[in-house]
Amino acid sequence: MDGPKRGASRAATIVDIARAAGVSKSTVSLVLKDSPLVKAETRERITRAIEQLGYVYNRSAANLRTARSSFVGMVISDLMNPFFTELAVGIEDGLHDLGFVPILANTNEDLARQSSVLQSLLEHGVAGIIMSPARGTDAWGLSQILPRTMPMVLTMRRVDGSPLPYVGPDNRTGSRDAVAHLISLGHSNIAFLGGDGTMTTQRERINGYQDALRAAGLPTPDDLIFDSMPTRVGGAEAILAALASHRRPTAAFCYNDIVAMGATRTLGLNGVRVGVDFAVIGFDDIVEAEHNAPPLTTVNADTRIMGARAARSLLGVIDGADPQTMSYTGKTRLVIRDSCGAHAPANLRETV
Amino acid sequence: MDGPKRGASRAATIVDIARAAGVSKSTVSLVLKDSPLVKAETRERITRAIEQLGYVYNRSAANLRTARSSFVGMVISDLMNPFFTELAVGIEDGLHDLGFVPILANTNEDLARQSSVLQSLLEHGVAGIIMSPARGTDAWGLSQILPRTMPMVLTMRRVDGSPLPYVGPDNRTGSRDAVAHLISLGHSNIAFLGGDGTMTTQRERINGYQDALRAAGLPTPDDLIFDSMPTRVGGAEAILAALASHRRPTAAFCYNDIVAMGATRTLGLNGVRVGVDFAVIGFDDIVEAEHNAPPLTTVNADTRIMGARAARSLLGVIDGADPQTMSYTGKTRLVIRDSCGAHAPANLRETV
DNA sequence: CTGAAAGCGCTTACAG
DNA sequence: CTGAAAGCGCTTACAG
Repeated sequence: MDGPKRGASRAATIVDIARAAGVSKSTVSLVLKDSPLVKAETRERITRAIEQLGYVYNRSAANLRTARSSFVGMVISDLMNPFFTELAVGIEDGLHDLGFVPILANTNEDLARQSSVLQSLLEHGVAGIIMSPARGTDAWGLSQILPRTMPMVLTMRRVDGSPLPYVGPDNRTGSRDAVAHLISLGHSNIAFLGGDGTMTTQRERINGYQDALRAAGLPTPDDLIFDSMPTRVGGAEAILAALASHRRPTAAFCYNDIVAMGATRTLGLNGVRVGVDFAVIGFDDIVEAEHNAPPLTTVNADTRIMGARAARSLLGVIDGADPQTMSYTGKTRLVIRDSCGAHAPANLRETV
Repeated sequence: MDGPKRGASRAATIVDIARAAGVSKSTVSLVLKDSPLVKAETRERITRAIEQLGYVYNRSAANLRTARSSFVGMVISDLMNPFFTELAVGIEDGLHDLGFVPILANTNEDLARQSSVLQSLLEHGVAGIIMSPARGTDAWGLSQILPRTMPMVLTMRRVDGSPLPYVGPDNRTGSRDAVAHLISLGHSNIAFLGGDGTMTTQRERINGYQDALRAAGLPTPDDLIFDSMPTRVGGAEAILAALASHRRPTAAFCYNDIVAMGATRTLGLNGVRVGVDFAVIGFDDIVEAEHNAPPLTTVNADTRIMGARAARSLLGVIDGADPQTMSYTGKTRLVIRDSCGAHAPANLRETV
C-alpha cells in the first residue's frame, strides 16, 4: 500500500468503520478512546478496519460535541525579534507537551491587527490565549473583545490595570543587578537606552536601574534616560543621543539586547571600543548576544522556559484554577561577557 | 456594558439569537453571511440581538457542516533560525490575507516529531499544509502519513522524489552569481562551507558554486567542500577545517548566513581580517547579515515574500489547481557589503 | 422574504 | 460488552 485513503472519494468516518467492522459507531467511538469496555476481539476487528480505510479522527467534530477545544491562540507582538521567537518556541513546545496545538498570530505591534486576530481566535473556538500584547494595548479595550470567561495569560508585557495573569521575568531585579555590576566596575554616569514609557517593561527596567543607582548613593537624573524604538536602529539612535548629550555617560544599560547590539555597533563605527572605552549591558540574553562583537553582557531571563511556563499557567486557568494564582515571575541572572568591560585589563578600564 | 457575554453561564448560539429576535435560526444564519435575502428590518433586529448577547460565531461548527476548514498547518524545521522565522512571518502574513489561520509546529529537525505533528494536523482538519521538511524527510514516509488528497506545498527544501509543489529561491543561480563575484575579485581558491549532502539545498548551492568555477575555467576539487551543521558553530568548525587544509582557500562561499557568521567570527578571533585578508559570502540575507561584523555580502532570496508566495500556492491547490503548476522558484540577487572585500582598497586586496 | 428539516462527524448517557 | 438515540452549532436546499 502507498498511503492512507487511496483513491477514496471522501474521507472515511466513524460510520464507515462501523459498517466495515460490523458494529455500531458507538463501539467504534469507544475503541477510539481506548475504553476498556470493548471485547478484545471486537477491538481487533475495528482496529483493522481503521487501518484498512485509512481513517483519520475528526477532532473538530469531537470538540464540537464535547464543547472542548485543543486549540490555543498564541499572539505575538513581534515575531521577527529573536527574543519573541524564542518565547514562541517555548510556548509551542509547552503547548505540544500538554496536548494543545497553537494557532499563531503575529500582530507586529499593530493594535488593529491584534483586535482582529483576537476576534478570529474566538470564532475558531480556542480553549485559551497566550499573548504578548502589542504596544499600547489597554485593559478596557481587551475586555471589550474578550469574553470574561476566555482563559488568557499575558506574557512578557503587562497591561496596566488588567487583572489577567502575567508570566514574565523579574525585570526590576534583573535590571538592578546589571546596573549594580556596572557601578562595581567604577561607572557612576550610566545611561538607560531604549523603549518608551508606554511599555510597562521599560518602566520596570528603569525602576531597577534607579534602584541600583540609589543604593549606591548616585543621582538618577531623567535626562540620562534615552527613549527609542526597541530595535537595533533605535539603539543606534539612542546611543548617539547619549553621546551627544551634556552628560556624556561612560556606560549604558539597555532596554533589551537588540537595542544593545545597535548601540555597540554604532559605538564601534565611531571608534569607541565597547568593553574598553565604554560599557554596555543588554537584557534578554537572546542567542545572538554571545555572538555580538563584542559578546554582550546581558540579563538572562530563560525566555524559552518562560514560554513553556506560560503554557502551563494557561492550562491551569483552562482547568479552572483561580487566574490570580497563575501569575509567575521568573528569576534572572546576569551573564557577564565582554561588552561591560569586566574582562578588560584594569589599566585599560582606568581610562574610562 | 463592559465586554461580551457578561455573566452568561454558557455562550450564546445561533438559536439564542433566533429566539431573542423572534425569527428562525435559518434567518440568523443568513444575516451572518450577509445574504441579501433578508429584509432590512429583520436584519436590524437580528444584528441588535447579536450585539446584546455578545454572540460569537462558531466557525468550527460551520466548518463541520460545510466540510471546509480555515486552518492551515505551518510546519517549520527550525524556527530559532532567523531565516525560518522570517519565512514563518511571511507565511503567516500571506495566510492571514487569504482568510486562513496557521497552526504552528516547530519540528526542530526531528523526524519523529514531524510525523506526529503531521498526524495531529490531519486530525485537526487542516485545509492544507505548508512545510519546510526536517532534514532526512523522505518522499515515501511522507506519503505514508498524508492522504494523497491533502493539499501540501514544500518550501525552502525539496524532498527527493516527491511530486509535491515546491516554493523556494533559485539556489543554483544565486550561488553561481555569488561565486562569480568572488572570482571577479581575484579569488581562484574558494571553499564551500556548511551543510551536508542530505540537504537538497546544499546540493543545489554546490552546483551553482561549481557552475561558476567551471565557467571561469577553474577546477572543482571535492576537498574544497567542508560539510558542517548549518549553524554558527558549524560555520566555525568548517572554516577552521578549511584553514587547516592543504588547499588554504582565500575565500569562502557559505551554505547560509548563519554559517557565514560563524565563519567570520572565527576568522576575526584568529586575527584574519574578513573582507581584507579573506573573503566571505553567505546566503539568505537574514536581517542580522547587515549587522554582522563585518556586514555580510550575501544572496538575498526575499524570504518573507517567498513565505507569502507559498501561502498562495497552497491556496491554489486547495482550490483545485494542478499541484504540478503551483511550484515557484524565486529570483535571487547578490547584496554586496563588506565581508567579500569588494569595498576594500585594491592595494589591500592584492595581499590576499 | 422566512421557516422546518436534515445532516456534518463525533460522544454520551441509557438500555439491554 | 454493544447498540439506538439525542445532540453539539452550524448550513443548505426546499417549501411556502
